[in-house]
Amino acid sequence: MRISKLFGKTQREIPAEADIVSHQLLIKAGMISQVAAGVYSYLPLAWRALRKIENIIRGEMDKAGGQELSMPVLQPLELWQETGRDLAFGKGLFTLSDRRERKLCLGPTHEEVITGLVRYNAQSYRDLPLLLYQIQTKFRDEPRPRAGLIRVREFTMKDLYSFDTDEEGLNQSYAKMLQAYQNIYKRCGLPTLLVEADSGAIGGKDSHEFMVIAENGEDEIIYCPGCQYAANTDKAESIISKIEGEEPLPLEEVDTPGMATIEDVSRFLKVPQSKTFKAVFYVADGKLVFGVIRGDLGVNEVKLKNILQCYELRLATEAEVIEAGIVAGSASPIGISGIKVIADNSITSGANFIAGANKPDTHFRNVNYPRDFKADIMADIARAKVGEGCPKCGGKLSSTQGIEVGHIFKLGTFLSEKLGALFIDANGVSHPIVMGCYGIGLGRLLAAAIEQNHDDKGIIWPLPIAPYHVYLCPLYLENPQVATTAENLYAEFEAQGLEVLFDDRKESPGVKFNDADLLGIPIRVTISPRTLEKSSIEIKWRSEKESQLVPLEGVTERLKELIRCVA
RNA sequence: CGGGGCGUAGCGCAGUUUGGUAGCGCGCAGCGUUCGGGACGCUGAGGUCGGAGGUUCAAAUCCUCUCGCCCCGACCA
Repeated sequence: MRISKLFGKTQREIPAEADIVSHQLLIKAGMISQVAAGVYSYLPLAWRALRKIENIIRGEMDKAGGQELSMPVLQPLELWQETGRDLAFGKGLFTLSDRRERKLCLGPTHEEVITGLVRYNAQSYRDLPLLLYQIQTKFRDEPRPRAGLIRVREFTMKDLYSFDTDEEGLNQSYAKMLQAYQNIYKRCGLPTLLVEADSGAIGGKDSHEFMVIAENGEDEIIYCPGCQYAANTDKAESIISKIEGEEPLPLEEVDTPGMATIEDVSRFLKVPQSKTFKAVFYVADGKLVFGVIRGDLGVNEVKLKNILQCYELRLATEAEVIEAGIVAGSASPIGISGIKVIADNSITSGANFIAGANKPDTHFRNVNYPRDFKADIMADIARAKVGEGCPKCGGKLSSTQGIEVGHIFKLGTFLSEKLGALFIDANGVSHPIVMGCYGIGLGRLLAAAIEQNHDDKGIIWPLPIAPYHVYLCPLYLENPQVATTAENLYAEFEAQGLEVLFDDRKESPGVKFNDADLLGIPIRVTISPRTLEKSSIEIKWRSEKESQLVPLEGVTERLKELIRCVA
C-alpha cells in the first residue's frame, strides 16, 4: 500500500476528548473516527489490525474444535422475554419496532438465538458436544460509553457457545476455551491475568475474566501475591479479622447526640469501627431491603444483587428510609419488622457491637447476633479490600486495575431449560443441554494491545496484529536513484508477499520518521542516498532504538526471515 | 440518572465578561527554497459560530428551550 493513496491521515494534534492513550493514538494515527458516543468507524489501518485479530481468534477457535456460523443481529424481543433476560439487560438492550409495531431488539449477545438453533439441530447425545461460534456485531446501550474503543455501544465480538451432555463435558469445553483464549492473548502481545468474575446479566455460576493489567483499566482486581487467587472486586472474597473469646454482655442503650455516621459513633463512643454495625438501605426491584454489615466494611452491590436475585438494585433515598419508619442515623435491625434484613457474615466476627436503636440520638451497646435480632438472609455481601486475608491461603490481598479483554461463563442449564433445548441420552431419557459461553470483544482487545504496546512517539504493534509488517521509507525521493530503488523494492516486496506500507510521499525525513513511529509498523526499511552509497538499506525495529545497515542484495529474504522468526 | 465541562473551518484553539461585518496555528491546494527526527517564504481555498425561538437598529456574544460530545460517579460482558 502506498501512503499517498492511503485513506486516513495522521494528525499533529489530538482532540481534547481523548484521554486514554489507545484512543489518542488511534485518532492521531488516523485509524478510527467517532460517529456518536461509543460508535466508531475503523479506517483501513485499524481495520487491517482488527482483521488480523479476528483471524487469530478464528484460528484458535477452529483449532479447539469450534464451528463458525452466523446469526442475526436483529432479533424478536419475544425471544428475550421467554428467558427473562430482557429484564436482566434492562436499558442496555437496544429495542426497536418494525413497521407492524412488532418489537425487536439488536442482539447484545446470542444465547437465546443459538439455543433455539441447537434445540432443532441437536436432539441426541450423539450430536453433542458442540462448540459453535460467530464473529459479529453486538449492540449494547451502555450507560456510559468511554475511553475510545474500550467501552462502546456497537462492537465486534467473537462469541462461542458450548453444548454438552453433562457437567464434566462442560468442564472440558471450558478448559479448551480457556487454553484457546490464552493462546489468543499471547499471539496478540497481551499478558493477561485470569480472574474469578461475576456473571452479571449473562447469568450462570462459574465465570472467569481475562484481564490486562492497566492503570486506567475500569475494573479493579483483588489478588493474592502469595497464591494464585485473583478475582474481580465484584466477586472477590476475603477473610476479615475476627475477635474471639469475648463474652456477650447485656444489651444497653446509650445516648449518641447528633452522631449519625459510623465515623461519628465510633469516635464518640471510643470503639473501633469494626465493633459497630452499619445499616445500609437498598431498593431491590422496588422493594426496600435492610443491609447490615460490620462498620469498617463496605457492601458489594453485585453480591447483594445476586443474593436478592433482583434485576435492579439501587441505594434507597433518605425519604424512602424514613417512610419505612426507620430513624436515619440510628437505624437498627433490632425490633424491625416488615422489611427484609440481609446481614453480612461479618456480623458474627466478634461480640458486643454498637448498633442503632431506631430512636433519634440513641444507639445500642453490646449487640450480639443472633441473640438480639434475626436476619432473613445471612451471606457474604462485603466488598473485599486490600490488606484483608486471601480466601485461599490467608495471605494479604492486594489490588490492581485492569481491562477486561475476555469473559467465559459456565451457564449450566438455566437457559436450555427455559428454551426447551433438550437431548435424549443413551437410555432414551431427556435432559437439558449443559451450556457455556465465551466472549472476546475485538475492538477492546485492539485498544488493550495499544495500551500495552506504545511509547511517547506512537503505537508499537506486536507483529501478528500489525496492519503491515514493513514500512518502506525512502528519503529524498527526488533523487532518481532513491526513487528507482524504492519503487523496485516495493514491487519486489509485494511480489514476494511481504505486507508493506510504502511511504512514497515527498516529505522531509522528520515527517516520515515521525509518521512511521506513530503508525507503529514493526519493521522500518530506510533508503537514502547515504545508504545507497554503500549499496545498502537500513532496517530498524519499531520496538528498538538502533538500526542496522543491511546490503541491498537479498533484503527481501532477510525481511522474510525476520518476520518468520517473530510471527 | 446525579455532578462538572465543552460545542466557532478537517484538527487544536482565541473571540463571549463589556453586542457593532469571524480570527490564529496546524492541515489542505499552487509556486519556490530546504530537508537523516514534525523546515521556510509567498499565494489561495475553506465557517448555517451545534440547532430552534426570543431581545435588539445590530447577536458567536444577552435570554429561553433543545440536541450532541467528554469527564467523575451511579450503572454496566
